[in-house]
Amino acid sequence: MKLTDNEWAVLEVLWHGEHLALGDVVERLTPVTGWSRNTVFTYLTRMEKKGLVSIDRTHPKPYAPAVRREDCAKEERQELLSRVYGGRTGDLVAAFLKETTISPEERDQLKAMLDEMEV
Amino acid sequence: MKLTDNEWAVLEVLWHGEHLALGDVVERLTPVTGWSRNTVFTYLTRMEKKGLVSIDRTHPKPYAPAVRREDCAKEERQELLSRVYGGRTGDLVAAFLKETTISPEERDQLKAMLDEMEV
DNA sequence: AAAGCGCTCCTACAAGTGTAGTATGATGGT
DNA sequence: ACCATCATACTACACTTGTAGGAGCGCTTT
Repeated sequence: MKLTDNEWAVLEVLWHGEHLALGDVVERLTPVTGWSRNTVFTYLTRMEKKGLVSIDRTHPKPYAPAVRREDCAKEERQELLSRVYGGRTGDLVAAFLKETTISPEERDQLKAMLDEMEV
Repeated sequence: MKLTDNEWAVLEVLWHGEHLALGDVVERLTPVTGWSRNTVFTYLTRMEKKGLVSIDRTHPKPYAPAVRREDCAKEERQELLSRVYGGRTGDLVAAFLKETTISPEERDQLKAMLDEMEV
């Protein structure tokens, strides 16, 4: 299940709270996207059909995510890893490290992780 | 410039050789995609319009990539990093490391990279 | 009860993507 | 010189995505 940018934006809002009413979603989404209420609604219903959003029509606040953020994140990672790096995690991680500065604490954490992998 | 899976497949072929004739592209692409020759052609011309492919119509082997693989890879990385991890490289790298096993050599290389960042 | 407001549903439409057919021109082998 | 094949161009069509308008329904507020 591959998400578009806009679908991420919608889910990002849903992942944040419990159940939401349409108004809540609109309120949190339009500052980011500038969409009309109806556009938000269309996204929600289309995404329900795709199994990304759950709409409980008996609930006063019917809207909730139907997928977990971590699962989506994982797919995005896999996608990048296999498409661009042919599964070579080392190369990928190296590329990320090369283009960023990370804090010393993070660096130590990562080093700790690498040490733990050492078996 | 965001690429679809299919556009990646096309570029992957073009990145591999120098200039290619249509037949060459078809030959290398259909085992992967199963497309008809015309579909390949349509992709190439559409991608030319988008600036992804260069077609030199005077050349006997007119087809070449118009973007560099590393640039595309970088965009994919940025996309993932900002969309999913809000720019926190440490988290992203940690997630990748957690779900893969890498060889001891790679691990050492990564540790070396981290050490070099230590200033 | 009427007016207004938010919610839901249905509909629409343009742009982009996936996939290919047809027609026409160029080329190479015999 | 001719037929087969390749290359190019143009066209088509369904599906998805981005973006919204309008209609009807129920609740609330006066």
